[in-house]
Amino acid sequence: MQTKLNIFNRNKQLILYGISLALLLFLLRWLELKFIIIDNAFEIYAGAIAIIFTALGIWLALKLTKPKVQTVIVEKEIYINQNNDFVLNEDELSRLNLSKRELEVLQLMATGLSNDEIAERLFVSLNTIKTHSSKVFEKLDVKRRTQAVDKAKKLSLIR
Amino acid sequence: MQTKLNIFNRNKQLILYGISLALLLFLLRWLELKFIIIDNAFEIYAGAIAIIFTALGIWLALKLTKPKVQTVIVEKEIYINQNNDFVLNEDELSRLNLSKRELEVLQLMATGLSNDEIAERLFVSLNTIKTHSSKVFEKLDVKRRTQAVDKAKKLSLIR
DNA sequence: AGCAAAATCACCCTAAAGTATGAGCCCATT
DNA sequence: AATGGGCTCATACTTTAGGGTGATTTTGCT
Repeated sequence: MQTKLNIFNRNKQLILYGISLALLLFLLRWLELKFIIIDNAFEIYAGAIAIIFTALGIWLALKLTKPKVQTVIVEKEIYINQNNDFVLNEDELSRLNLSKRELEVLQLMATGLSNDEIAERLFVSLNTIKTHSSKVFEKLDVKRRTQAVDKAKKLSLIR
Repeated sequence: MQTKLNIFNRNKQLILYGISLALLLFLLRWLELKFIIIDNAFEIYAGAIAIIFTALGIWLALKLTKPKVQTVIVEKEIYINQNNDFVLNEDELSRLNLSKRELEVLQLMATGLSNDEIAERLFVSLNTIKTHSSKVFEKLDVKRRTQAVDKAKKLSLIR
């Protein structure tokens, strides 16, 4: 039904371009007939045509080029019933590139331990835990431990 | 140091375009001189030039313009464990004597919000939230917000 | 109306958390 | 032998959390 119209619309620029080309040629011919145009001014003609149609080409290209597609990934939360059976989301884990130690710290964080307590528990210094937790926050793209815990639980990184 | 080279590189296409235009004109002139080209074949010239330079224009535009970007949003599914069958432990709640507001603060805490953010969310001052959270910690018998969240979840005070 | 609990807020102070940066050590891979 | 990642630790600094205290205002209840 609308096929013809579509074809016209799609090739609108192309058709207009053809028409303009024809018109321009007629115009030139008419000018040639009406006024005295010196023969050796041919280069001027050619140059003018070249410039005009270069511009046309540029315009055409800009109009007709399809934009490149840039994919933006948006996280969509899907809720699942999963009560007792905790399964570690290994895909997510490897995607986030969390190290063993970082995950360990995250787990202890989730139980409500302070950095000091975690440090004691793991027999390392407080500064070490701070470094780990900072990296965890970075990787999880969060700002606080509470956020980290919340997100990690939602992602099934910890139970 | 590399400024000159840069200028050349940047305008490479432009320069090449100019050169090609000049060459083409020379070529046409040469053809005109060498062979018998009928006068009224002017339109053919013009057409040829038009086509060639349209192509050149298109090519130029494609080369020089930054690619248009079109953002396409792709949803990525993230699986979240959630107990649909969450039942608030009212016994525990009344036993602990948590007020409405305190529970509210606790819930927001669990989502990883800072006191400041909670204050904004509830349209009250930071100090108020501090007071509330302190009372929550007291009543839950914990020392930190992370502990409070953990305990509250275990007690089914929050989901 | 009067009372108690709840909610609000302030100020001051300390503790803990978090950021930034740099560095050393160990281990596996190239 | 070199490279890189993971783990460790330090120092210095900023921000946020939390404790203590007191005060005012709302609100629900008798």
